[in-house]
Amino acid sequence: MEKNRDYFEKDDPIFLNKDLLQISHLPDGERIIGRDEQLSNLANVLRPATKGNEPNNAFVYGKTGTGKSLCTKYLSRQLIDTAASNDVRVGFAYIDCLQDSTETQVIQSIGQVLNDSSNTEVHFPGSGLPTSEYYNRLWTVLDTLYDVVIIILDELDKLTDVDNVLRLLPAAGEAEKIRHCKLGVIGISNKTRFKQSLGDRAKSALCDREFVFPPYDAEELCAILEARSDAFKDDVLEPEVIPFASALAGQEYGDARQAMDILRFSGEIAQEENVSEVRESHVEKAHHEAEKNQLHELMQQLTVQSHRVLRSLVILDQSTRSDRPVKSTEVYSMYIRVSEQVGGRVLSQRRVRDLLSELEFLEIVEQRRKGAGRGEGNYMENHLLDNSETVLEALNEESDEIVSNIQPAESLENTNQSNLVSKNNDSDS
DNA sequence: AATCCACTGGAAACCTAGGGCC
DNA sequence: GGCCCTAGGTTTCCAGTGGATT
Repeated sequence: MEKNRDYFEKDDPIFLNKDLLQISHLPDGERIIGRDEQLSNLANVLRPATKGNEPNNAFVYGKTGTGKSLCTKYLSRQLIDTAASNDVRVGFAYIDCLQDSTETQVIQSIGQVLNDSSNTEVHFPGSGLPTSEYYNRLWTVLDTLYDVVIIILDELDKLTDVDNVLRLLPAAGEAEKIRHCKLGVIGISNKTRFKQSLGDRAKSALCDREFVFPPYDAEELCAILEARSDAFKDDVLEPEVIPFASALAGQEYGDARQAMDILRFSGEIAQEENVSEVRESHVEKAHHEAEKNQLHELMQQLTVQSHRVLRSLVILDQSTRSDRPVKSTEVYSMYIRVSEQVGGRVLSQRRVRDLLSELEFLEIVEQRRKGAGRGEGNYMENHLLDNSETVLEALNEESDEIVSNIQPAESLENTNQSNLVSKNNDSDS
């Protein structure tokens, strides 16, 4: 590690090892703070695997930045080592369902991660096979190479065929799909209400052991940042910086990721200002930067068309003086104008409705269905959960489409006109 | 409490890209 | 190379719905 020191950072007056402030950085055991209870609970679930016995399944939930992924990954690595000393071959597949969002993709990814084609003579093509064939190949790999396998499905709520996956995977042993290998599944989600949408069998497979990761309080956030403060050079951090950053992150969700972002950005801002201490004023600026960064990361998952829909909503939001929510039909007619300006495909109204409810799921937009009264039908209200300026900034960073100055054509009080616009477009298409 | 209608969201049909198999 | 299959994204279709007004 020492050899890899980046020589370009030699003159850096602020950071010693910035990597410590990356969320992906997996710290040593003593640096996981405030999660002793969760760690030992999870360890109990996995313990049978160290002796080659069947581990339990579990369901983990908690908001973003509460250490869910960190703890499960950390334990899985430890498990592999412990088991290896008992001559038990443990495999561990961490799947982010954000990237692999369908049943086939998930099974294929698990296969690719665990497979060693030189020993199994099995391979996992990116597509072209029926789903059942992916399963069959996976069973072969498991039985050939492993005694126990732990599968971690992160962001489980993003998976479209959750019920199927959770029905087939944990039951593989019972159904005699695999004869030798034992299988444990850990599902991770940040949506509490997600559990209710699961089918009965999936629920019973996973949810009899469930663990909640509560948000960190400001004190714990403080300790977390302290533990990583050697990312900075000595005496760079003014004493009030870490408590202040923790307080800012704590007052929202208790999100450790955000706390670390704030601290890292604080250092970067100090760097840009060419000063050699990080001060409270830097933290304040960094806070805004961190919020934007989180939105920005959310938006990276979205398609170009989703960006356009969101942009349409932002334009409408900014042009209304009050907090008046925006109807889906208004969003659609704005979307059409945005699309006309930037060119490319124009999606149907139905599809745009789906994209809007996707934005709701990601907690970028809030939706509420309303009735307009006798003979007036009903409609969906949309409004942005974050400040529209911040969303726009993040949107502009993410997409290179330039949209200039669209004002809503109809006067804001006269919503009938917007209905007319959408009607015309309906009959066009 | 009954009414009314534009909008909603579920379901099915359709389209395209990508890959396996012979 | 040609045929066949599937996944994933989109459109088309339509029964159901919300709630102010009658």
